[in-house]
Amino acid sequence: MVARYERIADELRGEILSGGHPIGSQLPSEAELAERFRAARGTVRQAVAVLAAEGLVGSRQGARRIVLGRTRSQSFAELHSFAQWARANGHRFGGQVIDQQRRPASTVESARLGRGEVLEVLRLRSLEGEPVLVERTVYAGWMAAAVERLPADCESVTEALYDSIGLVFAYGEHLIDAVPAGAQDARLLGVRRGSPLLRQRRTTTTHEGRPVESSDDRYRAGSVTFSIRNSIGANPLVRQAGDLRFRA
Amino acid sequence: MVARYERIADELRGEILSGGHPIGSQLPSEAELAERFRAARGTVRQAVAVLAAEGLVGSRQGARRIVLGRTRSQSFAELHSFAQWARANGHRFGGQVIDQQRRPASTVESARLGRGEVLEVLRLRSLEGEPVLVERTVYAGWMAAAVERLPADCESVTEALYDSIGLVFAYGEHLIDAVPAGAQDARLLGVRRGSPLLRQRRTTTTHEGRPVESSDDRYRAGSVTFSIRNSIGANPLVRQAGDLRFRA
DNA sequence: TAGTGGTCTAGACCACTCC
DNA sequence: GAGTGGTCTAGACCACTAC
Repeated sequence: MVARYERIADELRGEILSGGHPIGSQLPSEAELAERFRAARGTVRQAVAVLAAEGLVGSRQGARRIVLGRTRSQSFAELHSFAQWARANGHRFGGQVIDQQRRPASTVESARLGRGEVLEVLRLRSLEGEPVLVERTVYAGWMAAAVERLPADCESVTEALYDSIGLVFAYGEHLIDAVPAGAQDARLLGVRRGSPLLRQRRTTTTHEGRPVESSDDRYRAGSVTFSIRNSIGANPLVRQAGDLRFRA
Repeated sequence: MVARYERIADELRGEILSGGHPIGSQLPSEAELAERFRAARGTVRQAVAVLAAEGLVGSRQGARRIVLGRTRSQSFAELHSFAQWARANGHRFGGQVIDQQRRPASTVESARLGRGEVLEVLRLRSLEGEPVLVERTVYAGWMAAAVERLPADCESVTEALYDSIGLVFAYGEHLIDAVPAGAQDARLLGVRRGSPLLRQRRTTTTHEGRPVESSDDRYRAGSVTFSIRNSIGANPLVRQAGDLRFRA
C-alpha cells in the first residue's frame, strides 16, 4: 500500500527530473495541486515536504515553491550499504574479507556496543575493479555468529544479515573527516603512506535503538564524494571541532 | 511569534538533552503529549517531527518513539558560516583576506554563477589561534562590490552582507571529500605538501534560487569533523563516485 | 490587496506493534 | 485486542510576498 502523498510526490518528482519544471521555476500553488490530484491540501503539503527533504524544492511563507535542482538524495540503505549504493548507481563493485577475529570489547566499544566480546572484520572493497575502500567494522557480540557464517566475498552484508537473521539497520550516525593513510591502508589501497583518505566513522542501531556495529571506513581520495543539500529551514549536517593536537 | 509546535519541540528537546528521557527510552504517546500540551494531535506530530529531523528521536508505525541521542544538528547559518558556527560553539576564531581580485568567469563559473565578471577571494581562518581553513570563494558579479567593501579581517562575511545589502543565504549544496594539500594550502596551514585536507565545496543561492557564491574550503586534518544522523526514513546524505583517475 | 504558504484544530480510518 | 503512529480530510486563521 503506497500512500497517496507518496504517489503525488513521485509524480511531481518525475516532472522535475524530466525538466517539466525547470530549475529556478515556480511550482503550482498548493491549492492548484490539491485540485489537480483531488486531495486535501494537507496531503499535498506532505508530498511537497518529501521533495523539500530531498533537496529538490525550496519554500518560504508567502511565495510559491521553487525548484532547486535535479539531484535527489538517496535512501538510508544506499548510504549505509556500499553494495546497495554501488548497485543502485550502476557501478561494478566487489568486496573481500581480509581478516576477522573475536576479541574482548575495549572500554569505548563496551559503551557503544555493549559489554563482552565483539567481532572485528577487515574488508577491502573495490569499485570498477580498483580497490577504493578499507572497512574496519566492529560488530556487537550478539550478532557475531551471524556475521561469521557469511562467505568471505559476500557482496552485501546488510542484505545477507536481513535474510539470515531478519536484522534491519534502522538508524545511523556518521562522522566524516580526512586522515593520512596508515601502513595497512596504503598497502591495501595501493597508495602512498600518509596520502589523504576520506574517513567515515559510523555506528548503526536497530529500530529499538540497539547498537549493531561501529565502523571505520576509509575511501581513497578521489573515489567517493559525499553530498548534502540544505536550506535555512532544514539542515542535517553538523560540523564539529576536532582535536587540534593531531597534525598530518 | 514562535509557533506552538516549536515551543512544544523546545520543551521536549530540553527534557531529552537534560536526561529526562534517557537514550533508548520511549517518549510519551502522541495522545498523552496532546493532552499535556493541550494541543491537537497534528500539532504534537509537527513538534516531534522537528526532533526527528534533528536526529534526536526515531519512530515507526505501531511502536512508541524512542530517544536516539543527545547531539542535535545545527542551523543552516551555522553550517554555512564559519564565524557563526565557531561563535555558537564557543570557539576562539579569526579570519583574514589573503588575496582578492576580479576576473572574467570561467565556463564552469558562468554556468553556476552567471556570465560576466566574478570576484575571487582567498581567506585564511583560524580556530583557537591555529590556522585551520583555507577558503577560496568565488562571488557572483552582482555582489562583488558589496564584498569588496568589507574589511580584510571581517569576522562574519555572511552577517556583514546581510547588514549591508540585506543578502540572505538560503540554500546550499555541499560536496565533501579529501584532497592532498597543494603548495599554497601547505604554506598557509603550516602542513606538509600532500598531507590530507578535508574539502568542502559549496554553492549557495538566495531564496529566489539566485546563485551567490561558490567556494572551495579546505580544513586541516583533525581540525573539523562533519556529522550526520540519518534513519531508514530520512536520509539527507548522498555518496557519489568520484573520478578514479585521480591518485594521491 | 489578493494570493500563497505556515499553523492549528477535530475527527476519521488504517497498518502495525506488542502483549 | 488495545494501543500507537501513519494517513487523510475539511476547514479556519494568520504571516508574509508580490503587485
